Amino acid sequence: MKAPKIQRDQVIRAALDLLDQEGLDGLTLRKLALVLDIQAPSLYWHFSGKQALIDAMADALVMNVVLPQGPDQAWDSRLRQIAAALRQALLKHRDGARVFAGTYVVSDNVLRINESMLEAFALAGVDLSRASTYSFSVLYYILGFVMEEQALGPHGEFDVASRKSAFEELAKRSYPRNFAAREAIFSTDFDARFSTGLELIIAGVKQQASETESKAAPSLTTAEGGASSAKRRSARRG
Amino acid sequence: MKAPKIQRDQVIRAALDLLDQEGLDGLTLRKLALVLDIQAPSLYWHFSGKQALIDAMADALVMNVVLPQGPDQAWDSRLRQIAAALRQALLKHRDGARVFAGTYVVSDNVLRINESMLEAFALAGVDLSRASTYSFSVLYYILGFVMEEQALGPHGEFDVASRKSAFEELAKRSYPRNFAAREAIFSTDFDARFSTGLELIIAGVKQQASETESKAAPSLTTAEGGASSAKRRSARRG
DNA sequence: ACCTGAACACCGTTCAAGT
DNA sequence: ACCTGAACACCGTTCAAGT
Repeated sequence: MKAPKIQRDQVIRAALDLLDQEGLDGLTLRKLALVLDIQAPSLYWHFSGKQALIDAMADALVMNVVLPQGPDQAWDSRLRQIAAALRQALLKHRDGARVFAGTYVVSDNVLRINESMLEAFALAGVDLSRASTYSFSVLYYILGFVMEEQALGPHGEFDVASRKSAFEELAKRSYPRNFAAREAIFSTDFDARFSTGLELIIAGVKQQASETESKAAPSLTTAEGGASSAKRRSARRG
Repeated sequence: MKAPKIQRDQVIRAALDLLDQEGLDGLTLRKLALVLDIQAPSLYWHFSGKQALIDAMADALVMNVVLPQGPDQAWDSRLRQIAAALRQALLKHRDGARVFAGTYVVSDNVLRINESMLEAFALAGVDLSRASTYSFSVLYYILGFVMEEQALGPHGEFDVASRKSAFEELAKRSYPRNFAAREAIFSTDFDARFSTGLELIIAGVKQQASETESKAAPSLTTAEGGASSAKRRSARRG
């Protein structure tokens, strides 16, 4: 909390560089020490162990995630912005999603992002308890999605072509819907897929909000009504 | 594919037993060999490597997941059944979700489960391409949820109490919504939380289905209309 | 405050060889 | 077809000691 964080940050930066070169499985304290021109045990002065290092890397990954600021942005566009920014941050480093998923860090940056999601849900008219489980759902979605995106990517840990042919052989035999969906399942248009899944969640929030609302004011019937009235009351509350 | 799978299955069973005792991080080929009364290198006759073993374990985990069968069950209740069965299967063994998440297995059982989800979405009136990304979303949700559930559980890898107090200290200072939501965030009523998140997804499907439908038949306006009309055409299609 | 040297107790995997 | 013995090339971590 004091001043001399300069050394510690150097270690984290070097670790993220090494991560890009070697991947998470190749990230080793000995290799990291080599890069830093020190001996491996020296790292234990900076971090209590490898997991603490990885926790710090996870926090650094999401450090620069830009969150919505203005009070006049609708809740759904806020959510889209947060999700996109988080995904991009995870994509920025090889195995980023795996690094982040392995560690349930309670860090400044994690809470900062979560706060912004809770705000968005509040604007949508979702109560706080629901909002907190919703934000977990969004997080799970993003992590799961990007983990798979990175596993299939250029540095991915497995061979897409052989995987696809194994899938097709199995699906063709016994699982007609899987077979029919094979192109969609192996689509590499990740932007489109990410958006489709995110919109599913957003649609769910709208639907839930409209249900809650119609109990309070039963005259509003459509989901559209619920969503736009939530937007209407979006003034401020911080 | 022939007959002598008896030995291979013994290895997998022993591995799952060992997993329960040692956790995924403690699961070692040497320990497994000891339990089986053989030497570690012998395992390489049965599996090409540790990852192949874990893939087989992941498949075994979901082997007995019971899927909806009757033609007269509504799509949403199907989805709830699949999700609950999958969660229970992952919970059955220590670190089950981590085992499953680490491996993007293309196995019989995975496709079987996915086929059932695709069926459910088809009954909801979702086209196949969307359905395939929706089923991934559901999978990500379940995996993320259970991973956290198990990380916080009795064998969990970290201390909940110290985590909570770290959270509270940070949240109290700068993140009012996180602080206000602290009880919900650290709630251990996992059944309720799981259901809340799943219902969010189900609500999203309803909303999306009603939107798609209102393009085709603009007279139906409410989300309820979309959902129930989807149920109406739920005859059969296999 | 920061780092080293040496060691401990492990890993997954390979491979020639046994039966 | 199934297993062993011996070895290789690593790991994370501890700890007394140095500066």
